[in-house]
Amino acid sequence: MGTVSKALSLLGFFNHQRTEIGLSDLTRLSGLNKATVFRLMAELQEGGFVEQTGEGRAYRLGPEVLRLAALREAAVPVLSVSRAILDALAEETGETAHLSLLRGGALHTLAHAYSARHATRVMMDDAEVLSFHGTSSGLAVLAFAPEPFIEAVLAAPLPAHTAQTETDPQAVRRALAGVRETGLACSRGGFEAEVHSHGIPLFGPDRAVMGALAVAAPASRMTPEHAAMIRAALRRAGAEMTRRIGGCPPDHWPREDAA
Amino acid sequence: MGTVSKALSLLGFFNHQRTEIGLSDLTRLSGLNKATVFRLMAELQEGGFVEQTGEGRAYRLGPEVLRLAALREAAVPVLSVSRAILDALAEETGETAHLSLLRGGALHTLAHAYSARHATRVMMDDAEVLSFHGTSSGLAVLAFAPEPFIEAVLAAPLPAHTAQTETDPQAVRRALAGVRETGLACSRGGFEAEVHSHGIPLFGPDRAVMGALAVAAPASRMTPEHAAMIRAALRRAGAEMTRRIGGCPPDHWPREDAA
DNA sequence: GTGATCGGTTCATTATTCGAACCGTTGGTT
DNA sequence: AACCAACGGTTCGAATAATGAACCGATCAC
Repeated sequence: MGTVSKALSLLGFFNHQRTEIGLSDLTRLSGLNKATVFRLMAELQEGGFVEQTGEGRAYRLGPEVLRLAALREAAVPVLSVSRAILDALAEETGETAHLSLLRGGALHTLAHAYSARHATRVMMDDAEVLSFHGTSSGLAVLAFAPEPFIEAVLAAPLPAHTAQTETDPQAVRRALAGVRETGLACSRGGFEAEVHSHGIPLFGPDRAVMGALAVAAPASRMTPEHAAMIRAALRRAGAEMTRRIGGCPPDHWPREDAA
Repeated sequence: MGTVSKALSLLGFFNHQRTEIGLSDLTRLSGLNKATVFRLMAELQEGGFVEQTGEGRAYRLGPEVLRLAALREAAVPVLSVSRAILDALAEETGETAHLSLLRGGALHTLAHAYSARHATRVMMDDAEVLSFHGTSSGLAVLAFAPEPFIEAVLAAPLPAHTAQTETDPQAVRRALAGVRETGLACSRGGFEAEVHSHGIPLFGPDRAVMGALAVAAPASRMTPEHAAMIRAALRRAGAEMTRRIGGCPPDHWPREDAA
């Protein structure tokens, strides 16, 4: 592993639960030597990728990442495009809509939108990592991922996030086959209890799956009619989103029964 | 310069004019060896910080920066906080409002908001670099920056962006003294002709200046009454913004003539 | 066909990074 | 007040990883 990769991997330890990390913690988390971590962080700090908080000397992400994100958006406007689509999707379904993208073998949520229609709603955080077997987004992505990737995901132990989580690899495989047929994934309480979510995969210009759009609703609200409405809205939104990012579905995409 | 800094500096060559850069261009821009650039980019690519476009093999910024930006926002919500304030400021003044932050000795615009009131408006891009002597944001920041920093900025040649740009260091110093007294900076066509902008500095928790909020309007619309209204709105928005990011103005801040 | 340029690769040389041990400080315990 | 552990940060010889000139094959203009 090169020096640069080590430095970048340090940035990976930041998440919503851990927005600030001290030198010693970072050393333990990374398994690297303390002096190494210190030097790497010093360089990242110089570049503005991290900064140290006033009181404690803990590190947190720096302002430079905002600049880069703005430029990434200028080059590939996935986020700004998704914002409008997510808002419309949340409005139309009356539920929480969210976008997640595949990054380095993991699925990260990147944006979400709430509907004001109901007092109860599913709450979301950005930059969370989603489970492949326990969420509709995960199943949607996995169903259209390359076989070796599916293999790798299902070979690892599948944690049970709730009592409803399907943890049998064979059962997950059967579910994936269904997703491939319909183009839609569904999860009942597989990640959070009482949350029923529908997901649809998004495809890039190379026709490879790059993420998913999903609608999450309280299970109590999920009637067959509501689910049908959500699925129809999701199909439309997914097609729109894939189109807007210059993407293209694969050959075996079930276009015949689209909305 | 360490390896990590070199890698990070490569990311610095991306901007709005150049969202995609080929290997050879990057080699020329950086002055590094082609093999070195290739290796560094490969590591950045592995980390998801850059990716290669389908057709040409040029590099562009990758999705990982979006994830980091979302986390930075979770830790220090400057952008999301600013969004609401910028929108209100644009609405209230009927002009274009924008936020810029100090990063590595340069002032970068990071967010902006337009008003729908007028057909003519000043257009903005995010992630642009602002001139210190030619913009109201720059003057606002510089006025409250440490003396050595002012020294350094004024020691370098001051480019004339327009015929109206003040390029005499002594004249700029006099302007800064005025800004310190009023807490507000003003620029008439100093960066773009026919643009009249007002800026107010923002302060961090350490009481140091960290950026500026500004309102830019076509010079043709700038009557004394309009300017007074903008200044009042800007003072309110600036105080709110500094407060919301946990900041605090310095001792010599002119609080007496607020609003 | 020729030559220029592109992205990418090789490999011996060398400069940079690594890591155990070591500071000075801080904050909690006795 | 003495102690101790943990913190952020520093040092320096040993070891590893970065470097860059030369080299590919592909593409393209002429």
